[in-house]
Amino acid sequence: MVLTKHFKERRSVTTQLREHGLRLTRQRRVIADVLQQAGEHLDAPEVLRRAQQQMPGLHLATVYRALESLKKLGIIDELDLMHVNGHGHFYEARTNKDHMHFTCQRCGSVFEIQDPLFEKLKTQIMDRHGFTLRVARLELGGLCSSCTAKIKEVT
Amino acid sequence: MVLTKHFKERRSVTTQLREHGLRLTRQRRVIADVLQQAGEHLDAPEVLRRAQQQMPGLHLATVYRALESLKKLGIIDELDLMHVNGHGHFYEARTNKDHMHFTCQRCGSVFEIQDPLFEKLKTQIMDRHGFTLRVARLELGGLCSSCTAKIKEVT
DNA sequence: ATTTGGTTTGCGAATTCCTCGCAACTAGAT
DNA sequence: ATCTAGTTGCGAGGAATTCGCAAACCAAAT
Repeated sequence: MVLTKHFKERRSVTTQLREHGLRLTRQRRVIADVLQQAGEHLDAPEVLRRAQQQMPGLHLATVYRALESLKKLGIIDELDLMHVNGHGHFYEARTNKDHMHFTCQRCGSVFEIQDPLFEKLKTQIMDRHGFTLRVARLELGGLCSSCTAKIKEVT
Repeated sequence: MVLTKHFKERRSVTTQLREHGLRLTRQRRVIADVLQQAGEHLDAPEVLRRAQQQMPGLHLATVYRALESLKKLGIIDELDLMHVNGHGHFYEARTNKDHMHFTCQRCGSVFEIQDPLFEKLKTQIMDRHGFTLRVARLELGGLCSSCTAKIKEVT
């Protein structure tokens, strides 16, 4: 069950919230769960849709406010996936393994990429500039391998 | 003068536009110039403001359309600078040296960072996945060194 | 368990940022 | 100079997000 599965994470979320003078409300809990379950980039209306299955009265404005809080705490990340469709944003739960996002501008598919070089780059930037890094978003756009092949055919 | 200074760039822009069935209109030329002169991230209303000094009748909708075209051609890049102020976007002319953007979430200042490792990472991703890379946006958020120091004082 | 006081929510209205439809206009090929 | 498809200005329209406020709620102290 959801409650047990995420118990440890939930506790730490409570603590983190508390540190910022925030409360762990039912709606924030449900919204965080939805993102942790999904594992993948959802937009705000989709988060609402899924969360409403457990909380019918939930309002979109609350979703936006919760996403904002969770983002500030570093629990979730915000993406725009190269704005393939409109100018909305996507959200995903943060995991221990940071990754990059490649969006194919022809077919719209999204690939998650991991690379140790990414970690190295971030560390190097922190060290060299004395920054405290809280978010690092590497978004890539272009053609996926399959679309690259198709384009070459035509030419 | 602007016309001579950017003549070479301008010609190549014309060619690039032509290849996509687009025309080099006076408004697109002025808008591209504004961004090349500014060298730095401007939002759409600011681009309008500056461009209107040479073209009073210019409309914001045209600015958005031009930015969209120039972005597709890879002449300019779009940024959101961690959405420090609202959810608008910023634009900058692309140079031969790609760079990353760090935004301090406390004081709002933006730093441009270059690192050979960034180039290497991009190349490696292309090679490994067979992607055709058209845009690579690495946006970082956190505390700049000065704000990092101030935070430590308080604690 | 109850009280208390600041936090958060639901709601609809409001705002911001961006896009569209269309007639008039223009770049650029012939 | 002419032709034609791409482009612009304009105001309306739309999508995404935020706001103001009263009611509801969480959590700390009693």
